[in-house]
Amino acid sequence: MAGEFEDFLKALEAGVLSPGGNRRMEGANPNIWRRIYAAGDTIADGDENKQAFFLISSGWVASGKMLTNGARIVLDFLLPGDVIGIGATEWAREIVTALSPVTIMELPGAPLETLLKAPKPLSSALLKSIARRNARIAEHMVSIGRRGAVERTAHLLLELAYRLEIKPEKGRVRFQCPLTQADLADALGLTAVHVNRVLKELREGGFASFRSGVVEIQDVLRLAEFVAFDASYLALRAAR
Amino acid sequence: MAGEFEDFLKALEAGVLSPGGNRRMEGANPNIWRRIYAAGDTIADGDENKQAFFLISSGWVASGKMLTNGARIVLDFLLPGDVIGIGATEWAREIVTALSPVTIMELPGAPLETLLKAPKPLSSALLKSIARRNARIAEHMVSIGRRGAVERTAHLLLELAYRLEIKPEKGRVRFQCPLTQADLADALGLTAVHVNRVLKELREGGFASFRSGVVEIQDVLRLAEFVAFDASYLALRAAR
DNA sequence: AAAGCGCACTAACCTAGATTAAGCCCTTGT
DNA sequence: ACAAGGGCTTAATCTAGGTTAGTGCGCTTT
Repeated sequence: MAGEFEDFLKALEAGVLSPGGNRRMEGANPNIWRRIYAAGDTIADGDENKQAFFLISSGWVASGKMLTNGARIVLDFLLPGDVIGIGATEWAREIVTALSPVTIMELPGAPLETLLKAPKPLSSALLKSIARRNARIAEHMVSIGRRGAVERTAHLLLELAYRLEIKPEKGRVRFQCPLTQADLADALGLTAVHVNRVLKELREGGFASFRSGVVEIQDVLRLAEFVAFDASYLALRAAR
Repeated sequence: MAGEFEDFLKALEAGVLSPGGNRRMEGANPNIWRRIYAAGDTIADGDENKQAFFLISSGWVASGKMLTNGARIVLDFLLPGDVIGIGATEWAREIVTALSPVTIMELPGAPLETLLKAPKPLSSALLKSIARRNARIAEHMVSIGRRGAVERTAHLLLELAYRLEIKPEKGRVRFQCPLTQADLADALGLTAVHVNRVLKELREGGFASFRSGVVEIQDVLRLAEFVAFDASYLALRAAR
């Protein structure tokens, strides 16, 4: 993610694009602006006319949809370095919310236009990020559609660990995670109650624990094998 | 879709891009080539190095993923005028298969490159198509994650009817549909057996029938209301 | 014409996960 | 200091959908 993020910064600094609006300035380059949100804030909802590309620079974000009956489903979690923009707020009526304190870099304007007008390195980076998001969502669909609750939950924890690039210490991985069990439920297509049960199972089976905001996976490889987790959908392959 | 398709054709005819490879030629313009597949053929699988944008010009196509245990899930159905390319075969390891006899227009090469090099009207059309596909997939996730089997199934039938632009005759809609119950199951995250049960229910409830390749919805509006179907995710909004 | 196969259909039974309904611990606000 | 609310936890019960195990029909193939 880190390298990725740097690419975006360079693309922005070099770029024609200067994000406008009333934002807080940060850093040396006057073209780099950030927007800051608190946990729970809505960053974008489908109705709004505020179209933009969002580049997450710190914090956790969820993109999802609300149903008429009050239920919610989370399509994807966005971590630092990730981008959201095409087909998110506009057509899909997605709702983007901050799960923790978040800073976001915003490229205002219709994403389509941005993409077409942007200098090549930027649009290329944006497209790659979109493609990666698509891959995550495809895998997410597999989870919800065809995996059991335990497998599904473990899969998500593994995905997060990989995306955060946590390096295992003798097989063990630990990271902060601001998600509530309700968030997990909405992402996994389960009930919060059942998520709790599953978490208990994973804990008692010695696979992974999630307590007071910290995820701990005892043995990444064992768990990965157990739930048939294949991280290749997360990585950019060299040849592209 | 029809208008959409014309846009693509115009973009192609005007364009720098001339699809290469050993394809059958059709039509007056020597730059327009088509590839033809029979029902059941694999159009693209993740492993292949044959990257391309695919524009469906006739027939039904499914894009999905195969699991190691042999299960399959269908991410999205592609109908004439639809495009597939970004994040599909490359990262997501999706598998694209023909559900009926299909003709496809192919823009070979890495989709990212294509998009960035293509003349503006073409890349714009491609991006819109991608955004629309994303919106469909988001809605699909809602179905699988939070809707009951009947609601989910009816929702899919309605989506197909809308996308095919079938005009209702006094509320009733009829169209040919090459899907098997197993295809439906893989798209809905259900079992073929259960799909059968659901179809029976819809039939006996007087909502919709699907028999020998023909879908018939008795009263589109009633069914749409019944399952809270909101077609807006399928349409391009004017302001974009 | 028989065999084989893919697809639709059904019934009997079973389990994963939903629902309901508590109780508990913290944090936040008054 | 108390109340209120959000989040976690658990147990008891219920049900939607999965599993298994068929049947029958209409094709291709030989």
